[in-house]
Order: sequence, then structure tokens, then C-alpha cells
Amino acid sequence: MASIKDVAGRAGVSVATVSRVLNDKGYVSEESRKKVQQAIKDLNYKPNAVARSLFNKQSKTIGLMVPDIMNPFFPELARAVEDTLAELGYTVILCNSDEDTDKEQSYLEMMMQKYVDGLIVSSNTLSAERVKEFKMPIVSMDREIAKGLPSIIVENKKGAKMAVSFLKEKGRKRIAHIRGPHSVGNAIDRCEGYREVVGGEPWFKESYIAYGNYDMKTSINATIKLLKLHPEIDGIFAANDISAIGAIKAVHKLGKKVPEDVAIVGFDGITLSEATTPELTTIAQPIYEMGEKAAKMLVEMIKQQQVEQTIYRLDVQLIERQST
Amino acid sequence: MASIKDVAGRAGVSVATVSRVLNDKGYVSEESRKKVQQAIKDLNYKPNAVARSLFNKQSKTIGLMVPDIMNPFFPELARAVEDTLAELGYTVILCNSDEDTDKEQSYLEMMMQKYVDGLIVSSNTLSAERVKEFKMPIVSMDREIAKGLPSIIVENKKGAKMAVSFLKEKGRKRIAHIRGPHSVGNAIDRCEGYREVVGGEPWFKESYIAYGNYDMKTSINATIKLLKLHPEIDGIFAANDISAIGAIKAVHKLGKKVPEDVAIVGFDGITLSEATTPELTTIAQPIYEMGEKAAKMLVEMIKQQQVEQTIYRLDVQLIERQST
DNA sequence: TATCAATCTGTAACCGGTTACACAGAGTTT
DNA sequence: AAACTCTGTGTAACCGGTTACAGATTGATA
Repeated sequence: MASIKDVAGRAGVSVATVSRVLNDKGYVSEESRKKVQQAIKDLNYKPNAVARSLFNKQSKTIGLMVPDIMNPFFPELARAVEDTLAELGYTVILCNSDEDTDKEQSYLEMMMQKYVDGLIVSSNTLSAERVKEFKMPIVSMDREIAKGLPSIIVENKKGAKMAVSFLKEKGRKRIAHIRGPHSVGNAIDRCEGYREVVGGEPWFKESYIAYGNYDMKTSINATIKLLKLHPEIDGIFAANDISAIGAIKAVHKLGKKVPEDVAIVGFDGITLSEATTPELTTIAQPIYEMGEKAAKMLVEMIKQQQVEQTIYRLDVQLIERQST
Repeated sequence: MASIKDVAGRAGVSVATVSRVLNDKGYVSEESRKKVQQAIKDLNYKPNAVARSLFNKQSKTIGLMVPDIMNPFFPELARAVEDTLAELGYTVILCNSDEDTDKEQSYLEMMMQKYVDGLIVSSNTLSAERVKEFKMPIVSMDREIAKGLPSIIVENKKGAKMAVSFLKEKGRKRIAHIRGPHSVGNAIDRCEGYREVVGGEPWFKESYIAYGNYDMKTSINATIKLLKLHPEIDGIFAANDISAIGAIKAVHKLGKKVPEDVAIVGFDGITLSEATTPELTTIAQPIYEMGEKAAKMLVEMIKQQQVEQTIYRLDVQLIERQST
């Protein structure tokens, strides 16, 4: 690979002049510029990004830390982030944290060592303290890790209320909820939304709420328990789409029909929700938009521009399909 | 951030000695080592990866280039690659090429500029020529881009034959095929496998083969056409799971039942295939294993170790579920 | 005792860029 | 004609590591 010295030699100028041409900075005569550009072309010269990074203390690389890229919510997010950042000249490093504090920590250290310019993170375990130690710009997805930390979140409670109200409008009289883990913020918000709509109904009991783990297996079990305990249930609001799909399977397994016997609404709007039979009614998050927004916001922060807003609370949308 | 000079100063030795301790290279007295280690601890020193990269001409980073991380085949692959490489001390850069030659090229250039150590790539458009210009180690997934280029592929033809034979065993008399795009290697192989099993049957016609684009929409259309033209079809082998799911939807739409009227087999074994109703019978690729193998092989190549085998042809497995 | 190998350490060059600074020449102003 | 500004350029320091090389010390061997 040709270096800047080779270019300088061939063009008959100093490395400083070449650098000035490369960065379009400082004075360069038209004549020198031409010679340098020709030399660059001749040698097919590409500046060494590592050397640049060392001096500039920034790498044009950002980290994207998600719990697990296999969770169907994240590929779309990753795609949005990568698209947007590639456009802006940045590269994306992918990290799967499994919400494991040790893994998170070692990824953070690696990123600091590599002069990563910023971080987009989705985590329920990362502490405000850790985030502060990490000096560079961070945008948090789906959770406000610390007060004032730029975050992209969605209207979880509002979405949950929409889902449950919709089931009521459809004439459902006994609506249960499959919620997510205790420790996950959006699970709490969505459960609250559910409660606000039906918590005051005369038929409501705590046992209409079952815990799942945002995955199919636990959701199937939770649904089966729920339906055995309360055969009168005719509507289920599952706190995410995977759980909702589990719920569909469980309902089928018990010989009932969706949506005739039990109507089901999910949350997230992942692509998967279109692939099931019946297709899933869901509260769709604008996933791509969230990733895009996060990426743009992060780059603004990196460039030290004022970020007018630190929290974006994006709206959700009910998509009616066959499961209701 | 503390630098190696700070550590040297605090420990009362030269930077060379610190470097020797860090890399466990050359002679260092026990006393110096202790002092250095203490200083490192005191200052919470972490060596600067960029400076190291500049000298070593390698970055402990590899690129993972896939057509689109939103395609459900790739998250699992990405996860496997990332897991394996993180274990080995490498970081993964994610690239979505969309099989666009220009994008591919600019990603390749970026990677060379960043001293990426190697590349794992899945592409049907990348040419052998381009790969050669790219000096560093490459492992290709799912396609042998050039003779001798290390590749991880699966038994596509064999899998296709398994799928179609299985449908025959289940008593299906008229088996159609939804194939993938012309330009995609595995689509060709899988179609060939289909042909080898039923191409000689008296009922077989070319019109039993329909083109899809490995996505749901084109597959739905292809299936509808197929069934209108040949209402006698009672089995479909779709060349990937997404197409198979599209086929299921199309069959339902025409008022027929899966598997009673039409049995369907997919190919890939993505997680999605478990989430549908009915759950999909499919030829599962060992996706995680493929990613793991690719990552391990790449690291061997990076370390200049002899790679005993340049092509791994992994086996596939029939998973019987409800769609047959 | 002279020679030699093994151990230990520091100086300085190097990786490939960026940029502060010094300097030179041309054109303007006073 | 002196002083000043504007333009153009090169030298060398710097970013933070690694390592070749030289020199010093120690103990063993001839």
C-alpha cells in the first residue's frame, strides 16, 4: 500500500502539502494540487485510517450494543443504524451483550481502546455509573439509563392502552396480559398501560397477568396456565410479538381458535408478525426510524453540535391483522 | 487516558520495559515487572489499540459482510461469528451490501484503510477478481467465489433431494418447486436436486417450477400461479423458508389446507420456521456452526497457520414438523 | 583472568498520518 | 522604501505504541 510519503515523492512536494490536499485545509496552489491528485491516482493511494485515528483520537467507528442480534427486534434496528451511519461515513461494530454486566464492561473497554467515537446501546442492565465512566457520546435505545442521557424511547404505556382498548372495542370481555420480565423497563410500562385500562373492571384479578420472558417457550406455558385458570379469557395482550406468537400456539394447542375464541394483540411490529397464521395484530414501533434517529443524534453529538433534544419519545401504531 | 509513558514514569522504567511487560516478550526482571504491573493498576492503564494497530498493521477486527442483516438467515450467522471472534479477541464490523457491487467495493476499501484483519462474506455478486485485489484473508459463506478460496458451504443439492424424496415418501404425487433467483448459486443447486428426484417422472413439466425471489411476496404470487395452473399439486418444495411461509399463506388464501391438501417443505431452518402455524418442515442448515467454523478458520488464516482444508461442506438435516 | 553467553534496560527509529511554526515571495498600504 | 498581509511550502514534532540495537551487569567457562 502506498503511503503519503510515496505520494509526496511522486508529486515532488512535501507530505504536508499532500495532507493539505487530502483534507482540503490550508493553502495549496492549483499547480501543486493537480500534481498531488495525479500522484494519488497513479498510485491508487488511500489514506491509512489507523494513522489518522491515532492523531485525531477518533476512528469514524461507532459501537452498537444489543442484547442479542438474534432477537428479531434488533436486525431491523441494526440495519437502520448501519445504513444511516454508512451514509455519514461511519462504520459499525456489533456487540451482543446478553445483558451480561461483565460482557458489557469488556465491550466498553474494547471500544475505548479502539477510539470508538460513540455508542448506541440497548440494555436493561447497564448502570448510569458505568455510562459515566465511558467518556464518549452514547445514545440509549428503549430506556433512559440516566437522567439527561440521550435516549430514544417509544410510547410504551400509550401503546399498551391502545392494544387493550382495541380488544375491548372488539367486544372482548376478559382480557389477560402476558407481561415481560420484572427487570425490563418497557415490560413495566406496558403492564401499567394494561392495568390502566382494565385494572378497574369488576372482573379484574391479579391472576389475569402472567409473567413471560419475552420468548416463545415461557409465553406458551404462561398462556396455557392462564387459560386453564380462567377459561373465560377471550382476549390477550402480549407485551411483545414473540410472546404473542407463543400465545397463538398455546391457544391452538388447547383446541381453541384465534381470533374466534381468543383475540390476541402483540407489541413491537417485527417482520415476524406478518409471517404467522393468523397474522398478528400488533402495536408497531417505528423500529427503522428509531435506529435512524439514534444514529443521526449520535453523530450530532460526536460533532459537538448542540443536540436540541435529548429524549425522543416516538409514537407507536396499531396494525390490525387477523389475530383480532 | 493514561499512556505508556505515564506508566513508565510512575514505575521508574522506560517505555520499552513497559511494553515488554505488556506483551510478555523479551527479558524483564521480576522487580521491574512488579513495579510496572503496580503502575498499570494504579493508573488503570489500558493500551491504546489504535497505536498498536498502526505499528502491527493489524487491528484485531474483522469484517462481516452480508446482503442484509434483516434477512432472517443472517442474524444467527452474525451471532455465531461474533461470539466466536469475541472469544478469540476480535471485534466484528457489520456491513450490509445489498449485493450491490458499488457498496461492496466501498466497504472493501474502508476495511483495507482500517487494517481489518480478515473478512467473512456472503455474496453472490462479489467477483473472484475483486477478492484477489483485497489482500487479506477471506472466508466465503455459501458460495465458492474463486477456486481455492476458503469457503463454508452446505449440501444444497443433497438437501433438496432429501426434501423432495420426503414429500414422495409421504405419498405426494405432484410436487412443485418454488426456486430462488437465477443468479444465486444455492438456488441453482437446490433446483437441480429437485430435478434429480422428480425430473424423470411422467407427470413432470417445466411449469412445475416457479421463480421466486426468496421473499414472501414473490413466493405468494408464484404459488398462486402454480396452483391455478396445476390444481393437482399436493406438495411443494420451496427453496428457502421465507418462500415456504409465503407458499403456506398462498395455499390458505386459495382455501386449501396445509398439510392435508398441500404439504410444504422449506430450506434453511431459520428460527422463523418454528413460529408459523403450521410449523414448517424444513431442511435445516447448521447456521450457527457455519458461522463458528468460518470465524475459526479465518483466525487460523490470519495467524498464518496452515489451514488443512479450504472447503467445508456441512451437512443438512431434515426437521419434520407440521407442514407435511 | 580473559572470554562468552545470558539477562536486563534504555534510546531512538518507526508505523502513517496531521499540523504548528518558520520562512519565502508577491502584492498592498503608508 | 519600509511595513504589512496574504499565499504557498517544507521541516519537524506529535499521536501511543513496538522493537532493533547498543550497552551494562552478572555468572559460567576456558
